[in-house]
Amino acid sequence: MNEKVTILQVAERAGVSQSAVSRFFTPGASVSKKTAAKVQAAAEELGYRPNVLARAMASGRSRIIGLVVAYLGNPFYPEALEKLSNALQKRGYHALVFMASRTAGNIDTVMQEILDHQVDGIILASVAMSSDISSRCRQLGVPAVLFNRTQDIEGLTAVTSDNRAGGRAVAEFLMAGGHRRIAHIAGWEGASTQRDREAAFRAALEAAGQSLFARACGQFTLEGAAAATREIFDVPAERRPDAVFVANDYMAFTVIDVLRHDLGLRVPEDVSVVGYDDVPQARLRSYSLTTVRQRANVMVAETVEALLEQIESPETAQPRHIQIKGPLILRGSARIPAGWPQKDKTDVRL
Amino acid sequence: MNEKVTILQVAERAGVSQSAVSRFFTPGASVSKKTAAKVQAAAEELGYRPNVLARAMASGRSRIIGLVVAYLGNPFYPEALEKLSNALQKRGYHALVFMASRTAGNIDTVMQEILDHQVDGIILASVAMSSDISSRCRQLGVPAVLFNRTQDIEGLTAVTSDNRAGGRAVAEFLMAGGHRRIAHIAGWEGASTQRDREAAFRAALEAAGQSLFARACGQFTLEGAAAATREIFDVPAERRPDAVFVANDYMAFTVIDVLRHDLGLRVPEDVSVVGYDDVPQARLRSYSLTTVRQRANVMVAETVEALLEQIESPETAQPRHIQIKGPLILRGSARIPAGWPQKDKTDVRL
DNA sequence: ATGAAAGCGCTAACAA
DNA sequence: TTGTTAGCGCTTTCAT
Repeated sequence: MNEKVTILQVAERAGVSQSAVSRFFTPGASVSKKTAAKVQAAAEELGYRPNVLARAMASGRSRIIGLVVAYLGNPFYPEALEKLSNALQKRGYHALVFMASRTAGNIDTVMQEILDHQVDGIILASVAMSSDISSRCRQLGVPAVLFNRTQDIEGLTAVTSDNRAGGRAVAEFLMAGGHRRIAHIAGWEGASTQRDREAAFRAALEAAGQSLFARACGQFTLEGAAAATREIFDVPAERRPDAVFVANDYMAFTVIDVLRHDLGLRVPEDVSVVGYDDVPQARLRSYSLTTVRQRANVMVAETVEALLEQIESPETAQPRHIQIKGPLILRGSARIPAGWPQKDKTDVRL
Repeated sequence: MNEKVTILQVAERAGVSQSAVSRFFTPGASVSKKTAAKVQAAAEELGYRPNVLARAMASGRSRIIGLVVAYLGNPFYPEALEKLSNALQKRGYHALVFMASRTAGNIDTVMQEILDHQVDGIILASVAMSSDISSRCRQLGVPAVLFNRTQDIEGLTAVTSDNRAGGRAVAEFLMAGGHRRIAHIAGWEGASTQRDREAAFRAALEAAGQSLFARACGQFTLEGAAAATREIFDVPAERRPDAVFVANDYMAFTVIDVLRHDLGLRVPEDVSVVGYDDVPQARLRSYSLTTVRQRANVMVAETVEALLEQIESPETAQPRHIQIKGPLILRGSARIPAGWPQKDKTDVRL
């Protein structure tokens, strides 16, 4: 039971060279059956395991991906994080997590730390990146991809849902339901997802001769959402919206609560509420939230795909913006227009 | 803008030795002001940053903590993960995340991978560990601490809430509220948290001359919780419980939904429901869940403290089981006994 | 306080 | 297919 077994000890015991052992542990190597057997035996007897760090140093590839996440309060992100981590593990990579929350210094500091770790790639979940850090990545040859954010920076791949299509779909659905006083509770102005959803939402409204009836900003927080709801809805009935599109599900739950419990309004009879994300909790019967699904599985798969492509064949990989379309999931929080296509059968009740 | 600047180039440019540069970048080092200035200038001009990997190799300390998490669906874990990661970052460490979900192979495989990464320590969140892997950690000198799980393995520090006190408090609260048919919806039988909560809960019931009126297992999943609820409550009124203690909040939400929407029961008028964890969503007005708070902040702080103590002073550190007491948070899902101490003032409404 | 030199454990030419 | 030989970029004695 040695404390640490090195490749050298295995080589010695197996009666072969150090390189032979190294080759044995390298997937696409060339070792004779005989050598392989000897090495395997020796390694097992000694309980040898290759040192990942040393391997990374020597090869220049750490098989570690820096994963920056801003905030795990919104249930969409834990879900994404779990899937992301799983997908990476399946490809032989691991996620080194960096929280970019306000407490942990700004994003540039965090990025510097990540780069110090010699990661093979970076995934930025819901985080925007400065253009000089971006160029620092390029010059160091570290690929980065944005998850659920876009940015007009040269050479950055981004994966999002089709936010414009989503925003438009919500507008059309709400208008088809006969709503004529449609409001929007936005998230944080700086978020590209937010911007795109709202832009398309308003455009669709205007294309139909309507316009946004009211608007407030919820900051993607529960407190913010509650305040925004009161701001918009705590007014005389004749100035009250009959529908609201909330920038994400996380806020939408609180919006519904305030509507029902503080303002005494019925959802969807008095107000239709539509969210965005389709987080697992949207199915909860007390909310039964109508929402646009962000297909986390697909988004994650594309993110990992794009990143590994850049890592493994940097020449051919092209930066692009991948947009994943997702359906509007009809549940009980918004009035369903007569004759509207039926609800998704896969949406099991609990 | 070189692709990679090494310590050697800095040394050369500064006109000092490699070691001088190394010392400059080592917190508690001894460098003269003059040398420091030269090194700093050279480093800045070259855009030099120490290579964390190389440093880890040479020093034998990676400043990386392996963090194993099983499942991020239950909102308690994202919260804990965020805080854990932040706390580590603050101390100069980072979390390398390993998902131990069913898809990712068993825990032993995962542990082996972690160990391969030369981590300085390991945190197992909600995961049990085999005793031979545990001993492998010891022999490699890698400290590990269990978060929200205990295990009777020599030398393992564990941090949990005071599950026994919590279980007892719920029983006493429910009995004081006049409930005489108290049920329990358990999680997964293998979880130590579950076991402790239930044991103390039953003991308190029995100490007062009652006994568990009904019991079912929800497996810590939403589907399981729904099924368990129907099993216990979808019976003639005279055999129906008047209160239920659910093993965690995550399941409790679904329990309430099934009670209300499928079985037409009122909460808390017909059935009182109490959860465990006090996840952020417990405040949501549609549930307003009475629950035992697990003080994630404190648990995290203790976990990190215990782990770093083991890392930084292995001699003096003693394995122990740290139990964090948490209050019962009174909200609306359970009948409050007359004269019961007032509700926590810090529990702001949304 | 500083520099020289010996590794840390492994990979990757290169030669055989 | 195998072994030899340089490193990878840094820390850390040990002299000076």
